[in-house]
Amino acid sequence: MSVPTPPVDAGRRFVVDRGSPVPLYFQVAQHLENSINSGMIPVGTLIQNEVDLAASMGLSRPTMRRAMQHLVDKGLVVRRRGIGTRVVQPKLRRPLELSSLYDDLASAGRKPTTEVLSFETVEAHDEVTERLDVEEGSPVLELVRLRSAAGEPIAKMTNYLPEHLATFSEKDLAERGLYDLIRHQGIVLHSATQTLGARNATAAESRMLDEPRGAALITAQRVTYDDHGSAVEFGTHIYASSRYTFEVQLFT
Amino acid sequence: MSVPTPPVDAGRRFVVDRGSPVPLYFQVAQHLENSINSGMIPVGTLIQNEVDLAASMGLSRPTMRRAMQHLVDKGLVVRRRGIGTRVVQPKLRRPLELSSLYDDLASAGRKPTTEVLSFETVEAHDEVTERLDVEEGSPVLELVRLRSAAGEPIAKMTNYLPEHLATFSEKDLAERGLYDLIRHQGIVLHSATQTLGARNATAAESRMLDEPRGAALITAQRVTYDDHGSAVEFGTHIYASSRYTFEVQLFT
DNA sequence: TAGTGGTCTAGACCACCGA
DNA sequence: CGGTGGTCTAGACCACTAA
Repeated sequence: MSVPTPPVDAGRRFVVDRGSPVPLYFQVAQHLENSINSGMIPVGTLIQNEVDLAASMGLSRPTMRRAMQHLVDKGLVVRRRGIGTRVVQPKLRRPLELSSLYDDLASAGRKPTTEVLSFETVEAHDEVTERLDVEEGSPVLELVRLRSAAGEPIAKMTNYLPEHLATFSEKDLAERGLYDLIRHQGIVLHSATQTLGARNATAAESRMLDEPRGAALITAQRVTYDDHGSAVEFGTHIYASSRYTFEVQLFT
Repeated sequence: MSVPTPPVDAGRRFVVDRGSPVPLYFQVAQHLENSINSGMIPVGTLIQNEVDLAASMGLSRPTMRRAMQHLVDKGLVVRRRGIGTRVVQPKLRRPLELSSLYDDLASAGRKPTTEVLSFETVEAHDEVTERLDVEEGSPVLELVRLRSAAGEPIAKMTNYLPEHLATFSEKDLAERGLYDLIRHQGIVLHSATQTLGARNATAAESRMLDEPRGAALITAQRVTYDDHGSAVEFGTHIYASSRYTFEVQLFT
């Protein structure tokens, strides 16, 4: 249970860099986030009130509020009128981010490998047409990959991209995540909608994913959008449920 | 593809209620959201610039900006410096909300029914202890429910709550969603972490959910937190994958 | 009553975009 | 170049909480 703790001075010796192109509120938010993650501001403590904190950093209150709101959105702190700002249990952290399976595995220290099973331009039909919002029959890049970690197969992934985004090679794809390759074209990813379900594996899928016959697979269909609202990628994937689960964070 | 469209006057004849306890920025955001959803502001159009819009409603620019940011967070519009604010394709909308299966089904017009299979106080052990952050052996309410829609079984849900939250009856539970009952105790739900996976149904589960033997089920484990950061509920659920999928929205 | 965060205002300067 | 959104300031008043 949360024990009342005296407020901590979270702004000690921190000075913003006014010459930096990084917004002040973001510099502050990042500083506080580091302080929390490193344990310098322990979980459960009250953070110094925003007015004093702003003053101690030589910032206006609105700027400090914006930094605080950033931490609230990330689930690092909760604020209550009349009470203060408290660092919350790490359990409800886990930011919701648009990351790729490749990055997830890499950051978890499990060595992801990718086998590119197919890399070709096809004509868009049916669901691909609809999801990517392209003309029927227009060329799209079809990718099929088998993603493994620590030598064990995790997922078979099928992706479709509008052809104008196909500026990378099969070799690039084997070495890096798809999102990485898309982002390096100057495209700013904005959001994605994903539908998760389950079904039984076919015989071929069982073999490919090294699962028993008829094993339960997780299915995922994802459409990713850039910051213009255009679809940049549609994928339909299957995951070996014995070796992978999805973590999702929901907010009110 | 998005066709350039002249900016629309989104604030015509709208006046905020300054006597209302509802914040002005929220009134404005809601008004704009309604205008977009009703089609009064068509998808793809540019919205009048924020300075003029603020003036036309008699508000300051920061207040208008806050309303706009609300719409950005909801994925309704995208803003670009030097360009303007554009209503995006409805595909990438679908807000991410902390809703219950009951509410989801009800709002989709499918009549949800609940059969309470178990409603009793038990001692907390193992995973329940850990997830709810309560003492080993302390009393918790254990609920087992079978949720159906349109006469077909959808999910078997097992939930655990700290006993002090058990202020409702078995009858209440059969008629309303669990979140509803929790919220009506004055508890403000804040966030939840959910882990989604899949596994094959046991014989008993197949019968209960009216699925074939060994059918693939979606599994979900969810911990819900209030705005103090305390866990209020832990649930472990199975869903008939032939009749249910999860939609998830991800942001950068 | 004193202290907290929540809301709102009226300005200012800047970076970026399209014509 | 003019127009857009992005950032920042220095105040103000309010609602809520605790003691």
